[in-house]
Amino acid sequence: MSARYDPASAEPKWQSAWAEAEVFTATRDPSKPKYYVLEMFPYPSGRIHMGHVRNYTMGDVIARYKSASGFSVLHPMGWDAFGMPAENAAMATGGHPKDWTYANIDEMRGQMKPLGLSIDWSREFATCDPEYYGQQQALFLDFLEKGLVYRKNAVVNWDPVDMTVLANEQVIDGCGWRSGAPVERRELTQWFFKISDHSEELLSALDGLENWPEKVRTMQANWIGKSQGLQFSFPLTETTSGFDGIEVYTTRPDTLLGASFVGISPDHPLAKALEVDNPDIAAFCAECRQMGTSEADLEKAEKKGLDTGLKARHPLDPSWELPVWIANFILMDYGTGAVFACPAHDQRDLDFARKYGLPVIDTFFAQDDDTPVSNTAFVPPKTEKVTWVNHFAGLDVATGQEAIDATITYAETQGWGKGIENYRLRDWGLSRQRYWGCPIPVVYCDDCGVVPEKKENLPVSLPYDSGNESIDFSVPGNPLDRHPTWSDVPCPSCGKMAKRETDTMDTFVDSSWYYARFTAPRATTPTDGDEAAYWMNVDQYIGGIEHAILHLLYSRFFARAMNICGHLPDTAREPFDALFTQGMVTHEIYHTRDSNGRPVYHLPEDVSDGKLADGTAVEIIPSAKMSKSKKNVVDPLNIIDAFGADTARWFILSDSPPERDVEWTAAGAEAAYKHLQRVWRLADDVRQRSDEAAPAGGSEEDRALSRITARATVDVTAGIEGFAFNTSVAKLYAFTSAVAKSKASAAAKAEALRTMAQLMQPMTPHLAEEVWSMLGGVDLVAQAPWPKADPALLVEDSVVLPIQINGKRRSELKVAKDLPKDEVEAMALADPAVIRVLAGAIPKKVVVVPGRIVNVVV
RNA sequence: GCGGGCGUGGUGGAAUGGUAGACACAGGAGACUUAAAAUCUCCAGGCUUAACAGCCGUGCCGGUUCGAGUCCGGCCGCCCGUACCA
Repeated sequence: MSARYDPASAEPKWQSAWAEAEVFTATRDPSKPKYYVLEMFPYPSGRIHMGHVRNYTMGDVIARYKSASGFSVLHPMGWDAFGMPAENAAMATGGHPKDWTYANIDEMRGQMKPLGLSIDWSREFATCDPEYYGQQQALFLDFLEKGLVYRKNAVVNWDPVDMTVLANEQVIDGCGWRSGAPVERRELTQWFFKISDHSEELLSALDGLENWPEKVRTMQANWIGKSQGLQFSFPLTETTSGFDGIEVYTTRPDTLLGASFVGISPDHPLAKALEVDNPDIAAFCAECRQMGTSEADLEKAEKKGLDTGLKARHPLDPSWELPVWIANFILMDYGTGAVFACPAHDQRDLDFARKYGLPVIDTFFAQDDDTPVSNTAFVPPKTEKVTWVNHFAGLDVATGQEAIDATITYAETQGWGKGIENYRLRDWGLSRQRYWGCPIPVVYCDDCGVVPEKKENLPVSLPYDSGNESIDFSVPGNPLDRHPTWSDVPCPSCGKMAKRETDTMDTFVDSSWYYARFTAPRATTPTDGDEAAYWMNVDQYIGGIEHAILHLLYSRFFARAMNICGHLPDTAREPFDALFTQGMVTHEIYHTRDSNGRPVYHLPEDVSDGKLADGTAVEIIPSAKMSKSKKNVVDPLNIIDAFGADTARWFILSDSPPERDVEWTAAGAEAAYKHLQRVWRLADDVRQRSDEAAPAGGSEEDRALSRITARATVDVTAGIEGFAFNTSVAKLYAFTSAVAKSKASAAAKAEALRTMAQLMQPMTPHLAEEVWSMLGGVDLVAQAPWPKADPALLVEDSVVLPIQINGKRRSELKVAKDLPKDEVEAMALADPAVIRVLAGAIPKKVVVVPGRIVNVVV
């Protein structure tokens, strides 16, 4: 019986060896360059899933590779531990969010450690640790002092039955998820970070983020949404509720002569004033407010409007009166909350105008077409010239941009409008009416007003943390509001009894600075100057594309704000030097049907050959993101139990490029396991032959294997450097086959396999240690330097050139690598296949790209 | 709705603008074995052909180029985000 590699015994053995040698403890070493690799930390849901395995394996490949390449590596792990699910679990099961969260963390840490990740666990923290959120409160107070935080009114989703604020996620088809009641929009006074003050900086600094994916930079730039436009007022024909005009902002002032009506948001102050006395307007606004706050819902909802009866004068012609409408698609958050509508040149305005019978006025036509607009708006191109019907600034034929610029200049000269820069980015509302979050450290005093808590009183602990009596999760709403004593505190300023803020912070705040905290996780200030200066920035950040905008933008803002307050050096205003966004892990979905024809889902482990254990055939839906509800999940622990962590790691890195989705298949996992066994068998075989004498000076076979090893080293390294781990894996497959086929001596094969162990170490660290130790490697392969290929072994002296005729491959030519172009051309034209295909035709030209291709053009 | 991305054999995918399908999975044939498992070898995009070879082929339509999976424009489909899910 042949021996086999046994991951179940080998993996814990090597994990202990790493722990004993403290290989992964990050230490400040001034003699080495540093490298900080960070994966987006997990929410402690209770179980790790394959997405986590993928994320942390990728980070681990980088961390181990950089460590072998001579860097002092920081690779920490923590927990994004505040948030709604803990409160929901408490409501559902009667436990406490804190107990639930920490139990989950223990569970997940226990599931992660068997993966053999090169993490410095001594730096671990959870954002719900009072030591962490207390420092976050200190940051908040510093931000407050620097004017980076303020209070204002903002709308939330309100469940009128449960009497509670709902997250967008908790609004299903416009109704509360528990009560089923239609939600309403309600205004509350809330805390905001002044991120909009930094719009320009957050935008322009994107240019410097060269190692971020282009798509993420584009998305952030569009989100910030800088625009150039005209702000001006439509005077009302008569002053109404104190309003004598309606201020609008437009990016297309060139279409002003196509104005057909003035539209205001249902949340516009004028609309609110009008609804007091007008039941129709009140009813319409109420209907508009019977809806969640999510932008996607608002924009996708049917467009509705109501004529207020008010009239506004066109700024270019006081005798031209436009109706004033309230329309549900106008957002109060953007611009001034009011627009002028130009149906001829904006599709949404056109649909609205057709629905309500409002006029459609063309102000220009495409140059080669003067057809009036019917049901498709002619959207003005900014760069192409168009023919104007009648442009007030005297334009006849001009591009949209020229017309916009001329219009703004004209308006400014005439004194009725002003060209301004506008940003779509809104300030970041951080108040949450929930228990399981970081308390906002302010007190409301009847005499002193809003008073910041004193830093020496931090952390402002949640009741459960501070030993206060328990709180009540049996009913919806914020338990901190209902707590009998927690909010009763002396005013930090005058000492009189006052009320503590009961809102907690958005969990995005927690994740906006954890990367900085990892550099000094036990410091008694948010960061430590020396540690931050050494370890920041994060050299490589890795996470899902779903965080492309909010988390990453908030983190960028926070790094700036922390810099302003002296918590981060100037060099760390952009916290992430390089970003990589990974794809999801997917799996086929299996289901049968119940008596009503509705799908009943089944776990992959319960399905084999398309059948359940009882023989029932399942329907198969193509691969989709793993989700508990569809049961298309594979528990990483089951894979580790069956095959070991290296198999899970190897498979998850194989096949799919890291930025794309990877489909988990049982067959693929088995194949990965087989390959690792094969590598081990090769090493075992060589070990048994280790006393064979090596030929003096090496045989030709030995030299060939050296060249193969050098080529593999270069290719695998390139794959890791280029975040193309799947190609590194493919090269390692080929390398393995080459070693297996090679007739080289045992000594030469041992040499090749030791290099293979080094190359595999970032991906399959346990097997790599096993092979390394079997073949006489010194110490741990985790501590061995990255292999270097001898350039002399990489030189190829001849090359195969494909010969194309008119771009179609017809033959090929093996030539010396540096053969002159004209000789290559002559050989190509003398090629029998070329002569046959040409059939006497005279080539017009011959393109020779040295070392690549020959193309004969006829 | 808006912003961004992706689309290549039966499947996952490879390919500095230069031989499309490397490397794998599933499949087929064979070796070894009493047998199975394990392992090893070979075949394999589609169509035509006895073979040589030829034609077609990277979601669809068009363009740039000696040459396009790759670049540009327009569509279709799917995915991510859309500010209180994390």
